[in-house]
Amino acid sequence: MIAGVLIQLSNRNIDRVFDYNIPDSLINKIKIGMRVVVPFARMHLEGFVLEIKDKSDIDDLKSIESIVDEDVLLNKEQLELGRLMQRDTLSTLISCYQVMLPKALKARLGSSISKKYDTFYKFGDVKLEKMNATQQKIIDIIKKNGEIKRSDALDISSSSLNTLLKRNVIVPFKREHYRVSYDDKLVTPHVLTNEQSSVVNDIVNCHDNNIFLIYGVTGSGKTEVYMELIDYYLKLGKTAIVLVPEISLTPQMVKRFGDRFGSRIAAIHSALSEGEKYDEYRRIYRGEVDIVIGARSAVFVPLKNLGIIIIDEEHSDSYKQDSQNPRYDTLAVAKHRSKYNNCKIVMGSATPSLETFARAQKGVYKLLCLPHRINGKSLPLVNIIDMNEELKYSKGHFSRLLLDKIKEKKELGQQVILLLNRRGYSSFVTCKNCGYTVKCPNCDITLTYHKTSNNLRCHYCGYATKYDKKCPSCGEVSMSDLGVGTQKIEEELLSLIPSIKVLRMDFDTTSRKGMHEKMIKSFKNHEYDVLLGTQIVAKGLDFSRVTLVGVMNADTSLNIPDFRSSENTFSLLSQVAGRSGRSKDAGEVIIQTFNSEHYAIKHASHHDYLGFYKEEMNIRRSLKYPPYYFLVYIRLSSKDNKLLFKEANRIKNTLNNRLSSTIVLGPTPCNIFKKNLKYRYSIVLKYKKEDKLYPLLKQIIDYYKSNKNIVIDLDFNPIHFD
DNA sequence: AGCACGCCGACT
DNA sequence: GTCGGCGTGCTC
Repeated sequence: MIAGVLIQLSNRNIDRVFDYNIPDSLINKIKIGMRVVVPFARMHLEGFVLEIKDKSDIDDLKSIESIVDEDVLLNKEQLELGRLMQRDTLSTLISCYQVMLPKALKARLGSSISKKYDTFYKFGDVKLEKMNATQQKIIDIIKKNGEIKRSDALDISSSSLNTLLKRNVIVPFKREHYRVSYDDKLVTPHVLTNEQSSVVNDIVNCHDNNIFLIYGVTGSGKTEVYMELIDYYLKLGKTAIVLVPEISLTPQMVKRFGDRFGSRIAAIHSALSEGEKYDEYRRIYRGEVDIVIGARSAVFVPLKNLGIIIIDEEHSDSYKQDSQNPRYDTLAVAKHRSKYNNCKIVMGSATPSLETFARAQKGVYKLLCLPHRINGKSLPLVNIIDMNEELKYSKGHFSRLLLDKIKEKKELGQQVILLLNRRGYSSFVTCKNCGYTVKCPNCDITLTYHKTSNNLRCHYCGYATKYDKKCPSCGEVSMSDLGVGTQKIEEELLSLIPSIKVLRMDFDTTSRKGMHEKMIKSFKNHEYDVLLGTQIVAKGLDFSRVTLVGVMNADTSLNIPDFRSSENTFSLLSQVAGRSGRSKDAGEVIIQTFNSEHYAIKHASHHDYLGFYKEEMNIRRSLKYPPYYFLVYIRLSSKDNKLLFKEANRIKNTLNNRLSSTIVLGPTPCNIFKKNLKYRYSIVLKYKKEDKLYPLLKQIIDYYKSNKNIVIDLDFNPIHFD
């Protein structure tokens, strides 16, 4: 017999099946989806068995050396899913399979992460008539539970145990010990509101669509709806995946599901060690859990008989893998799994992405709404502060109103969240006097400052203009790059209100394991008056004493050179505003901005998603952006700048000549023009329908695949353009 | 990824 | 005359 093996090397030249003889000793053991070790060139490499057949076109085959795991690692659904991902992303097939597995299972030779075992005892062949009291105690426990754990029997004298062992009354066995544990003391679920239960009913009773969007305001109780839905599908004997953005996958979030479903859940998140992830993965793989909670990659877990996939905070950009191949979209993967399992996909958000909401409006997805907060309170009142005006009164970062309100809340014994919007990089220039930012006349996105050439460039279309310190709008010589850290804000606040207790939370202070958790706890305990942080404070946190949210600078995210900057700003402001007034006291929000008339800020201040959606859709239509057009980001890199520029233009010409309805932009030097000693150019494609596109791109990749001087990276439906 | 094969410059 | 540079190509 012969096995077709896919080698674990992500190289386009060897991303195909290689045939190997199956030695007699393995003939009954080898199955499709297993990991094996094979000789390849002069190496010993791991690979996946993708085919088992009786003949091969190749004459002198080498033989499989060994099996890595006792069982199949990729099941039939995953094997199929990998091929679909390869088709969607044009990545290597092996990278599509590797992304499905935890790191511990991706090692090149064997897995060094060991399993841990507990020792147990069960009845042996012999029954003993006479026993002492201690022995009887052991026997009784085994009678009751079928087994006894060695560590639970520590108070039992080992001589009694040894006697029973020696006479074969009991026999030892080992069982794996998992490093993560769940408590099975379950909490009674909340009674759903009418709104919530009608959403649940609409979903479970819908038979003409499998994909749903729950558009629900912050605090409308989406998580309860998810849990009720999961409960429903679990009772039908099915399983569930809950996807959340990595940033909101906190222990509290996991606890909420654990309180309701106990050890039926497994959670995979970045706070776990590789060993813990490996343990969680094995529990899933063995069918010991019914619910998996995790970030993006949890969409691949080998749960059988899927009933529902939940995608919480659907708008989050963390659902797109864009730093590494395969550059997949979680929703696209979920759709494949939905087809395979005939299961539901439920997305939820207070600020759905335009792509998703547009599809829901068209009826491609079924739209369901949760327009009210479960505490019955209305959404917080939002004040916009025009910082241009405010600069007349203070040179600092705090407006008079914000400062007064912070003092007031402190005196009332209530708490404040301050968001310092520091999204992205600060390589754009703004006028310190009037807030003006230079935009590209062709693309309506902020120009990026390039230090080397001292000019401002659009990295979509290549437009460039000289960097001038004189502001074109107000005439002041005050154009410069902006950048303030949380530390500076903290110092400023302490100098203004010396008695205030500020908890600073950003990537520097939360990077240590468990720190994030500890900080949330101490803020909840009211050890601090103010929680000051970056994006991290905007997501999902639920503090009942918070009645004021202040946004220090709403503009930063507005000025990122990205066509989604308005959408991201609207979403961030809406999410952070939702942190205010979640309990008995009404909340309020203060947004400080240099762009007080900007539609993203105005609509966010009125909690008007639909208003924002309509206005933004018009812009997207006129500028040919998603959801009206699809985008492809092609990044080309090389150590040889001249060669790269030549080849990039060749590719552009090929695309232009061979495609009829696709807009080809570029090649443009990338934002990070030189990275890892390699020069980078990008080409952006915009298209609505173009059947020839995938085959042509595949042809281009194939043409360059053995050229070590030019690297091509493709990103379909890109989020970041760098 | 690794390793061999292959065709052009400075040395025992 | 050879040793070795790394460009190109192959690995079942």
